[in-house]
This record gives sequence, C-alpha cells and structure tokens, in this order.
Amino acid sequence: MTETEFLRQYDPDRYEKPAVTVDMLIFTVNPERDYSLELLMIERGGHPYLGKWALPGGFVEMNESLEEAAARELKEETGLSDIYMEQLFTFGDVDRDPRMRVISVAYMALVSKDKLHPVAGDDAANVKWFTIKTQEDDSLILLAKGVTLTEESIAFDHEKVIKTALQRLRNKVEYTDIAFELAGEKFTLTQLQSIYEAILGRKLHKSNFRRGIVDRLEKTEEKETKSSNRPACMYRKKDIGKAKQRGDQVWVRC
Amino acid sequence: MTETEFLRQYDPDRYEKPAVTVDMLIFTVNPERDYSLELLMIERGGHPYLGKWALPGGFVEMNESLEEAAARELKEETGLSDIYMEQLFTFGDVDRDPRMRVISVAYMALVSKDKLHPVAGDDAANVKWFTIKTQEDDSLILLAKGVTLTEESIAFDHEKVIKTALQRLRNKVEYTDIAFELAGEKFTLTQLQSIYEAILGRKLHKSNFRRGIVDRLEKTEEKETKSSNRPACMYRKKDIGKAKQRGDQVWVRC
DNA sequence: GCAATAGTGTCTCTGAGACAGTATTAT
DNA sequence: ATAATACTGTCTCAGAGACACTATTGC
Repeated sequence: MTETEFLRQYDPDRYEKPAVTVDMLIFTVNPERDYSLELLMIERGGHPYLGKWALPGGFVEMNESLEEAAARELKEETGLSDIYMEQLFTFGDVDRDPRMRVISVAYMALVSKDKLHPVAGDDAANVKWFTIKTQEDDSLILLAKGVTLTEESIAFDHEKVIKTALQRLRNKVEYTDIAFELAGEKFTLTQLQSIYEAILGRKLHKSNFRRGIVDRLEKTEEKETKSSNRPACMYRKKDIGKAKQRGDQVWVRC
Repeated sequence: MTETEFLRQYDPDRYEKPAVTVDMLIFTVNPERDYSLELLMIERGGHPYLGKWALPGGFVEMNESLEEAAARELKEETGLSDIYMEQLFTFGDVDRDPRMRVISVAYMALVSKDKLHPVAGDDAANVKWFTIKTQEDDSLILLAKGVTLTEESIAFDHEKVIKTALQRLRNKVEYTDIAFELAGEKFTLTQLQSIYEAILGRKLHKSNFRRGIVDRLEKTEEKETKSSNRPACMYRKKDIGKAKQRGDQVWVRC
C-alpha cells in the first residue's frame, strides 16, 4: 500500500478523543498598588461551576496550532497581540471537567498594564483583575474590588494551574528577564525592583539589585547633575508617572 | 436549568476534536561506552514515515490521565514502573501528522541501564538504544549498532522534541539531582561524574565536582585505609563492576 | 529645614574554577 | 617500577548579600 492510499483509507475516528483547550494565565502588575501581581479571571455564567471564577480559555480549533489558539484567546480577552507568552504545563486528569474529558494546555502571558487599560475587563462585572496573595500555608487568595476568592471559589483545577504558574514565574524571574515584560517600555529602577519584589514575595537590597540588573539596561536621556562632586551621569528628562515630577532616571531595556 | 440537567443535555461532540498522544523520551546512560547518553527509538513499520525512526508513544485513553498514559507506554517499552518521569512540553502544530490532527504531550523518563537489561529493545531489530551526539552546528546524530540516524531519518517533528528534551536535561542537571536517576543505586563518584559530563557535553574538574556533590551522598561501607598519613576515612568493601576489583569508594544517594 | 526616596561605594563571605600534589591500583 | 586513576588541599577570582553613606526631591 502506498502512503497516499494508506492516508485515504485511514479512519481518524477509530478511537474516541478527548477535547483539547488552552487556558490562559494573563498576568500583569499594578502600578497603583505597589506593583502587586494581578491575574485576569472570568466568572462562569453557565454550568458547570456556575458562579465560580475560572481562567479564560477555549477550545483549540482544528486549523490552528496551540500557540495560535493561545494568542487568539489572549486577543479576545485583552485586545492585544505580540505579547510575551510561554507554554506552562498540560493538565489532563480524567475528571477535571464534568462535561467530558478535557485536556488543557496552559499558557502564561505577561502584559504591562499600560498597554491594556482601555480594553481590559475592568468594565465587565464578570471579568476582573485579581491581586494574588499567597498565604503562609501555601494557600491562595485572590482579591478584586468587591470580590474575594479563596480556593473553593475557583473553578475546575484552576487553582492548581495558578499555583504551577506562580512557581514557574518565581523561578524564571531569577534567571531570565521575564520581569521586563511586566514593566512598560520605560521605567525607573525602583519600579522594576518593585516588580521583582512582587513576584518573589520578598524585599531586595537596592544596591545589589541595581548592580545585577544595570548592565542589561539602557538609560534613556541625558541630564546634567546639579551637584559637582558626583560623576557626570546620564539622567532623564522624559517621564513616566511620578518619576516625571521627581527627577528619577528612567531606563529602557537593551 | 440545574447542573445535572445541563450535563445530561450537553453534547460533547459539538466540536471536532484533535487526537491526543503521549510521546516518551526514555533516556539512559551506557556504562560500557563512557556513560554516553542514550535514547530509545522505534522504527516505523507502517505509514506514515515508513522506515523512519520515531519516539515510542501512543494515544491517551479516555479513562487514564496523561501521567498514567505515559507510565503505561514506559512499561510497554521497558517493562518498568516507578521510574522518574516528567512532562516535557506539548507539541500541537497543525500538520505534524499527515493522518489527522494530533497533539502530543511529551514525557521524559530517566532509567538506569542496570534496571532494564533483560527486557529492553536490544532484541527487536526495530527498537534500539541510540547514542546521542550533538554536532557543532546544533544538529543531531543518533548512533546504534548498524544504524545511523540524521535528522532526515527521524519521523514527525520528533527531532524538535528530542532537542527540547536535551536542552531541558542540560539545564536541570545543573540545578537538580536528576542525574542520579540515570545512575544505579550504587556508584562511584567517577561514574557519576561521567554521567554529568555525558549530559553536559563537556569535561568537569574532578575536585570541584566532588566538592559540590559529596554532601548529597552517603558512603556505603567502611574500609580501613592502608596509609597512615591520610585521615581515617570511609572506604568501600562492596562493589559494582570494575570498582569492585579496584578499591574505589562506592556511594549511594542520601 | 526635615523626612523620604533615589542612587553610590565598599566590605565580607561563599562558591566556582583551576591546578598541584598524594595515594592507590593495574601491569 | 611505571603509568593510570582515585582522591585531597588550596589559591584565586567573581558574585551575592549586607550595610553605610551621599544626593536629590517633596513638603
């Protein structure tokens, strides 16, 4: 039998198949609130888990790759494309969805808040950004205006998914540059440090942080320093938020 | 509508579904050949990719989780269970299998050669352990007795899968203890070092290697040292392979 | 001026890498 | 005895952590 013949007579429906979805973990960081880490979640309007909150996601179409499906979901929720995204883990326990067998590929996206202000879910009551708090005993609490989620109010196995993501995030902050994805295009070192601290959940020493990170950054513009006994140094004129009124150095990623 | 009613009327076949498989990367290390890293592969006996070599794997059944499916495949190929295994990545490009849309969850398993000698594929001509060589230009070559595989002789996108696994392996060797999974229960430090070197693809300094690893290990048995000017030290009486005839220290993992 | 925050310099300690040297075994 | 391999000790250098200090800004 030739390959063409084989393919013609092959029956793809010989075996029963599970459904495949992508679940999106869309993280951002809130400059208003001490750069705390936030996650986008959706309130379920139908069965199962009616009234609980879940990660955004959806079925993988037959003509799109996993990455494409994830990018599509991200765009549906936030209006954004060209965003940092990475595959997190695939969850496939038998009973994770009561409707049917569902295998979910989880993707993690990191978005800077300034990119999405107008579009994102603040408007819709059933789509919210939740501040993530991890308790001493490793349990999760998600906070938004008017809503507090404990682990019982999270749909499916999404609590496990979120915990997996947080762990990955914490690990990767230490040895990659993902934190930059959460910052805007321009930022002060203090802001960047706050992002690191929010993800890691602990304070860092200022000078050590700077030492380790400065060579991966570029100063934006020059400004003369007023005092004379300090070395001539690049200072900023441009601005973001408070840093504008103050005179702090603004940085961009190399 | 109650949840029970909803579930009764829900039609799981509303959408077309992809097939889901697990692909297994079963690694071992060959003590006969300088502890080089080896990977189990299967020659395809049917279309598509007839005559090419592929990773072992198979469809995920409806009543088993992904981990269970992977463990089942591992047992089918090697006869082993209770083996170190981790999920690697999920590959879901649209055209990776000409038969139909297939999404593959790749799992990596690490086995010590002594556990599997009798069972494994050395017998069957279409199942072989391949020594992995990575070239300067990042291309792969797989070697077994009588067979040499270049990238063109590897089925599906499995070359990409293998490269992903090698990278993960190299990263994780540096900050975890996975290398121990490839060693037997008892081993000498020199053997363990060879395993590290095989995975990393470069030589390590003996004394530095020992310094870093000794506190994670336990010596097996005591033996008096003959010379007097060295500190009294635990030495071995038991044995594995050559280390027996020589008098080298044998270690077990803490 | 004073408090708060941005930004710099430097000391110490640890751990990685390199290498020299001794002990033991195979022949 | 000699070569090969197991095993140990120590020097150096770079990076992480801690901390003290100066500069600038907001009030």
